Amino acid sequence: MSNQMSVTIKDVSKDANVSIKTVSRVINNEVNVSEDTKDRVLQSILKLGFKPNKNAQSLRSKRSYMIALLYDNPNKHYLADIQSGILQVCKETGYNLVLQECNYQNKNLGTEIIEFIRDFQIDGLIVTPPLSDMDDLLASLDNAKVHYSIIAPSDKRTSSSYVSSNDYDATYGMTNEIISKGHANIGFIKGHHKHSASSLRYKGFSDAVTQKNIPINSEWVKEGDFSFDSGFSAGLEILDSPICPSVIFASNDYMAAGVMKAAQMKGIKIPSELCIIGFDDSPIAEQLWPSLSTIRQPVEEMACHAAKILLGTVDGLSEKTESKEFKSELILRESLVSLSG
Amino acid sequence: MSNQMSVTIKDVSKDANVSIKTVSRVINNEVNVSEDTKDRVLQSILKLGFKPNKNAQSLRSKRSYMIALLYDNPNKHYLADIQSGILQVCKETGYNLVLQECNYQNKNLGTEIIEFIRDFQIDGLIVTPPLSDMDDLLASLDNAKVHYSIIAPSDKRTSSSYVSSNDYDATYGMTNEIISKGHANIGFIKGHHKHSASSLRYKGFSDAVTQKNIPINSEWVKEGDFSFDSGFSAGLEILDSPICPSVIFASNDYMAAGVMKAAQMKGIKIPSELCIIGFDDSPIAEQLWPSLSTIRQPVEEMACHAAKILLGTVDGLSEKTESKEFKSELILRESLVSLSG
DNA sequence: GCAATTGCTGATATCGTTGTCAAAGAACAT
DNA sequence: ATGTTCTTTGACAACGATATCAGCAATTGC
Repeated sequence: MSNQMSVTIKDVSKDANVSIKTVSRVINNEVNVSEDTKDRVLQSILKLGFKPNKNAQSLRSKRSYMIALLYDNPNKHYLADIQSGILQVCKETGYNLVLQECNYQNKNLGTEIIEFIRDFQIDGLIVTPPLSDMDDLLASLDNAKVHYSIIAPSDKRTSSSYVSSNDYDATYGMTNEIISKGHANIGFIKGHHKHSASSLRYKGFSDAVTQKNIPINSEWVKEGDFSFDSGFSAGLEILDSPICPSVIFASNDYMAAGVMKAAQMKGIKIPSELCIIGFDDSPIAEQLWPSLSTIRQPVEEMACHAAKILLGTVDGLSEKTESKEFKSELILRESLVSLSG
Repeated sequence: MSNQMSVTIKDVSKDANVSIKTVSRVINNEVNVSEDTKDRVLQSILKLGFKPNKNAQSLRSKRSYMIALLYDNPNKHYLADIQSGILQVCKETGYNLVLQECNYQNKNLGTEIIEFIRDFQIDGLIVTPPLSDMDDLLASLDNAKVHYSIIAPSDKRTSSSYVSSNDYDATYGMTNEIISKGHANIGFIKGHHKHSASSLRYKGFSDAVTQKNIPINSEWVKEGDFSFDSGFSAGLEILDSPICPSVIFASNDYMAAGVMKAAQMKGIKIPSELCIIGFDDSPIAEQLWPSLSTIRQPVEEMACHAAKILLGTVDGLSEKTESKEFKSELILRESLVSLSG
């Protein structure tokens, strides 16, 4: 039953016949309020449709009830998944999410972010790759005593609040799967070197083949930047080699899609002549023909968890959520088959 | 030179030897401040690194310097483009963007949004499809005197602040392009009926063929919901017809990709046996093989413009930006060729 | 029985801005 | 010289919450 003019704490205090401070106590779940008065106040709040004014709260308590998401040019599906994961938690907790697009090459990034936080009294940050790999940025944040939680940190030991995925295990497992299908000529396309995930993914691959005594042909190993185009050109280069691999494993699905297009343009049949593996389980993996074998990380769930960790440290109340490593899942589809002949 | 503790308007007033009100006048660019004192105040502001506290400003002036983006389950690339368009303008103007995920089937949507606005003192909204097609929602917003600007409204006459695209002209033009390549058997996959763009796109198509006296075969016209899966099943159905069309025109790229996969699974050669057309110029259009002919709307630019319109009405100062219709562009790629034979 | 502690409550200051209104002085008209 | 208007300025209240601290009972300890 809210009216034209907004209801303030004063109106509630009058209605419940208590002081405004007591109403404030009830709102903030403080101790030392008798059950009796608490009930009375809650009734009045309900009756008048009172909602505390966020700006007044923020001004006085120095908290904005807003958290920010820091990102730099990510895969758009990834970004969208991250966002919805965070928004779920925000909805539950009454926080709000603001977006902050960054440029990792910006020399003043740390300073600008801290300014932004001060400016809007942002309560905490969620940092995504590749920003999560920038040690100096994280150091600035620590220094300014900013609360943050990291998605996919480069070094788990140094950071207390993070969610990560097992990139190494994932490519290691997928590589074994490939080998078990009889393949020994395997190409690999690395991701952007600024992402710590890139080296982890490559290491999982190279360790797996090395352990099976399969040599790595350096002509079949290229570095991309996670974009379709980079996968496409890397694919063309590899397929121009005198001998072609029977599998190309790309560090994400977009690059894998690039390889697929390169192969199709060259008239190479997939999967009979060339198998292709991706990473991320982006929608495109299922939409290509043949569909991509890939690795799925629970991105939305990870973001959800990251938000919970953050709000646990920001909002003293909630029970603390711990840092966590999430497990990936191998998704086997049409683009990977046993080696024939 | 900002310090640990934040600098307030009071510090500035002391430093410049004026009253706090005068500092406030300078901050807000009010008239009737002598050049002399204005300079002095600006100097002090610079010297002390003063930044007005947004929460205090919001509390007193009832403005939050935040705008919200309303959306419901859109294409993720579309959403990402919209966001970056808006963020550009936000960065320039010092506003911030908060996200509000909605569900168009929610009966209380209007009430909840208005509550959200009151709660956070949101200064304005940007409304995207299919929410922009909900007349009752827009009516509630009008009623509550909320500032908003619409992207792709269903009815341009009723809404004063909008950006739109020429969906009708776009499919009309593309259909003529198809016909000019000798095709007369054309299938069409409509979009979700809740989006006003769906009927506009279909009308552009049907008017174009009708004007050339080409009959529409109803077996070749299906309704999808803009998803890959819906395109895939619609494609399968159409391609199961006794006679197949030589072109299928889908109302977006995801559905077109679905058709392509359906055709490829059936061993139908693209584009020699079947041409496929999409809409939106999503990244996938270029990544498929053969690449999709499609229609590009300047989404990011449109969002940018929508934000400018909104902030023009919210922030009395800026020169007013007018509603505008943006033109689409036909993108011709490998998936459309002249009819052979 | 009296002091000390604990539980509950409210008066009032406070956060950092903008809004109201009045005053002082300059400029102009009579 | 006097009244009127305009420009520029500042003192102080107000926005709507939380923080501080003090007061009053009720309970506890000895």
